[in-house]
Amino acid sequence: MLMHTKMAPESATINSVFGIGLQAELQNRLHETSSLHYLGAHEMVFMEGDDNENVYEVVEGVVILSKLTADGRRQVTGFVYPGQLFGVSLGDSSGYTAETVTAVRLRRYPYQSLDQSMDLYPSLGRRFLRWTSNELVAAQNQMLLLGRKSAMEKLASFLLHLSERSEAQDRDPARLFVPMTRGDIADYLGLTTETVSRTISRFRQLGIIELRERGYIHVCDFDRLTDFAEDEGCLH
Amino acid sequence: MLMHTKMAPESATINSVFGIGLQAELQNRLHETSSLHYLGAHEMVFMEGDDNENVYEVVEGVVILSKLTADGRRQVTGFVYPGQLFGVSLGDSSGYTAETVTAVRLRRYPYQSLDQSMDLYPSLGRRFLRWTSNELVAAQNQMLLLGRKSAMEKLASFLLHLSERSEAQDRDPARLFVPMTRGDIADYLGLTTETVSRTISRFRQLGIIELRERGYIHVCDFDRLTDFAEDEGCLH
DNA sequence: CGCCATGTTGATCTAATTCAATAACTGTGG
DNA sequence: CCACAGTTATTGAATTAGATCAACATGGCG
Repeated sequence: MLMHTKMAPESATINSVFGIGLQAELQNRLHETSSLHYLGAHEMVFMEGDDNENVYEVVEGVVILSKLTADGRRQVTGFVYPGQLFGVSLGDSSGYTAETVTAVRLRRYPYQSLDQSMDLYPSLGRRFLRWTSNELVAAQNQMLLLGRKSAMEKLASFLLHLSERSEAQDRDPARLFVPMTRGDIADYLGLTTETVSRTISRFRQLGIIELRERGYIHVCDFDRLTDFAEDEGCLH
Repeated sequence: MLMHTKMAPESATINSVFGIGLQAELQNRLHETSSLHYLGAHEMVFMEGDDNENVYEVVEGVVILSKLTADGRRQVTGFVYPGQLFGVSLGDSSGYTAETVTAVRLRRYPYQSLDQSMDLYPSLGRRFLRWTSNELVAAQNQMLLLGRKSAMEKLASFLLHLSERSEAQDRDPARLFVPMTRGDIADYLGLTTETVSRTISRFRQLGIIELRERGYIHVCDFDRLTDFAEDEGCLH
């Protein structure tokens, strides 16, 4: 599979959880026990119910995490971008499914060896703890979005989030890479495909965004988009 | 304030995060740096936006955690029961508000001293990591609930959750202690007070639950309640 | 080209919200 | 102990945001 060419435009790993700041010794140790994996678009990494013994780092591409109800309704719990982890299911995990959205380069760390490394290098445990804490904050924000925001507010928040991500990766914050389908976005925001499509159309009609290239959304008016997001904050 | 009497019926700390399993030495150390606090019902512990420098353990009573949108809509992100922690906002926290639901006994641990203890006792860091991981799993389940479940499914899931909690505290799993208001429940489940009230009424009419004592809900038919919960699981 | 997945748009429909009225319960002070 | 004020809960009627159903467009790819 020649996915290097396809992945090229979306590379650049900047703020890795396992990135700069770790002792070289630890970095080597982690590197040794890990392995690189390449997957095409729309492939499964692991399924809800599997007992996954690994932590994955996305090196390149986008991964989608989701959970299902018994009758097949899906909730997307997150999109994972380069430098971020998934698969950390310590504790009495209930599990989720991880699939690729784009072609993806992954680094796999067996959980057992990370566990051992944590004994030797407390800084690793710290970093993990910090990471899960941040995930928890993100999860709480998503609960606010799912439970209390309108379709327009949801979409606006989502687009602004993509923009931050874009900026964090030193790329144009107005040119949003949106490789996931409308259905994926819908399942992330607690909406239907149709509503996502309609809401995007409305933002387009309002001149807030433009759909120039397929797979990208261009933000024209950040101010009005921010107004719609009606975001977090009793920052009195 | 004589709240000992009022709190008596809801005591018993069983599965504390800082409970059995920690070295005695560490336990002492934690105990020394911590302090006990008593609060009445409906008091604020800290507000969204405050930079909170502490981790709290609920010793007795129930605490409610919530976030607000700019225009005042509220999302309850969780209820905290005896033995559980809140206030862990490492990382680039955005914060939330913590208020008491009932009269509450809290143990406060300054974050800084926990941090130091983690250096000396890696087991503490482990325990924290395990705890945040479990919180993350709970958060993902809540996202599924908020994004994809109907009002009846939400209520059924909530009641079953309370039942598990009740059982975990060695109390009757059919007699649910529900000290929070319908509004609190609504803000937790992404509904309105009226819908929560109506849905409870419907379960009552169906003979699935009974409202005998104020502040409690009695489950009569777990099987049908479980059917309604339409719960997590592609446990193929 | 023609197939299949994805996306858009329109016309209904409905679950839950909103608005409104009343009831029940809590606590407070005379 | 009771009245009355305030919060909390219930129930009904009207409204609506978003879902569902349906038709068609687009676009990538063998």
